[in-house]
Amino acid sequence: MNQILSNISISINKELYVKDPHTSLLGKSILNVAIDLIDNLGFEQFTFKKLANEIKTSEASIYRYFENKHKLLLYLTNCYWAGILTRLLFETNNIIDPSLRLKKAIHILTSFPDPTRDSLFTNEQILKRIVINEAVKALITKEVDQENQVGIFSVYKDVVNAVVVIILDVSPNYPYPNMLVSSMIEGSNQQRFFAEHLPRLTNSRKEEDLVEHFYLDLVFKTLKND
Amino acid sequence: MNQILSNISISINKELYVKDPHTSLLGKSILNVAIDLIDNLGFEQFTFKKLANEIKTSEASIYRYFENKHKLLLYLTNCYWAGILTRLLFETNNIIDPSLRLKKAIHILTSFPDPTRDSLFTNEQILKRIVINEAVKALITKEVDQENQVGIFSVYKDVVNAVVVIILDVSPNYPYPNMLVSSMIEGSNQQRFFAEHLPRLTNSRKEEDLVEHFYLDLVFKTLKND
DNA sequence: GTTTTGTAATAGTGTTACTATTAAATTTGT
DNA sequence: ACAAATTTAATAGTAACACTATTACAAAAC
Repeated sequence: MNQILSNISISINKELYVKDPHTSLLGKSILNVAIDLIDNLGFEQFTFKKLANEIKTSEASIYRYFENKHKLLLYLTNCYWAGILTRLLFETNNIIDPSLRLKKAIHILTSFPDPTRDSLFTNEQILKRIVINEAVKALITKEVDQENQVGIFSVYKDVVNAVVVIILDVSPNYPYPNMLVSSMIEGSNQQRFFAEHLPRLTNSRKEEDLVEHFYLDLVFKTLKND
Repeated sequence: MNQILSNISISINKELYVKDPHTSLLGKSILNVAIDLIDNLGFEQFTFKKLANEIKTSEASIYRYFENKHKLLLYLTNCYWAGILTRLLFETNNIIDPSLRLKKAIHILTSFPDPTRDSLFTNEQILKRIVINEAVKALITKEVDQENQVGIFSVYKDVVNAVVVIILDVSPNYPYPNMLVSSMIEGSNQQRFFAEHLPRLTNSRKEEDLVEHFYLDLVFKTLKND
């Protein structure tokens, strides 16, 4: 319960919190309960008051840790991307063939974490659901420039860059590696949302998840003819 | 000013408004001023109070036309997709070669409307900006299922479907046409957001827009080997 | 053992989304 | 043409929300 991200070395940007939630028990339960609450209620319905009630503390105490609920969501998504970056570096590290390395990267980015297997970090599946259902709202905002300037999205950009490097290993002359990677990351999450709610917009289904197949096919066909 | 969407035949879902804003002067200025205000302030900072002040009316009067600001945003994006669907049907209608038809469809969906040319409908460029910067927030919500059930997204789905049909004309055996189209539509908007705010996530630039090139390359390479 | 620092609660403020009610204007039926 | 029906829009609110100022209390440091 209170060991979220215990085994991840990538540090989280200090602009994201007022007080580091990992330094106290209250901070850790704020994170854990916030994850469940955002997952259940959705970000719009989620409030600091509800969160405070749930963990039997006050709204003001939560504001000691996070400036506002937007920053809390950014903190959680940062945890997720830090976990993914770690997995990406670990699991592609010892693969020599660039194509196989890319295949592995596509798997890590586009598949839904297997519930039967151990996750690299706690709450990976709930965090993935939050990234699918809520994270865009924390990214596509009017405040993006200020937040970007203080480095809030650097972990996310590192994830993209790590895969861009692999793509350029496979196809050094492909002109749009960054677009291919970022559209794959965002697209795979969105396709999974569509599969659940707007099935006519996708060919993937909850029962038959085709997201990874789609992107494997797409990426390798795109890079082959280059 | 008060002729938004004057020449579009596709009707807008009645669930989106309380009273049809096209039936009164106030309704029309609500639409026109709302477009500018959302574009300038962003959807989060946009309120009915600010809108009411701007057009010298009351908040309550706006609630006569729209249930809430979420529905108003959905109404505006629906206008945009109705316009795009019309353009799509008109401009691909008389092209016989399926590949050229697809090329035209990709252009309509992924390019930014040329300011020097006439737009098919009023406010096309501002609406496009709103779709890029705000529309995801109206789509990725907890209310999506209820809203989908009453047909609010049917115009958008029709746009996707129109292009799916073209893709299947080009490559009848391609297994993921819906995914390819919806990821292209959403992705092209997102890439343009990245180009402006998070350039490391894309290869496109504000000065050198590569979004259409990227998707032309991507789609045709993907369909060629099928 | 006193000072310093950290923790969290009380009690608030201003804003927002949204509603109930009513007056005035417009349209309709005859 | 004129009363009835309907539409339009303003006043005046409420409840919930995001967020803050202040202070009491506890733990740690010196």
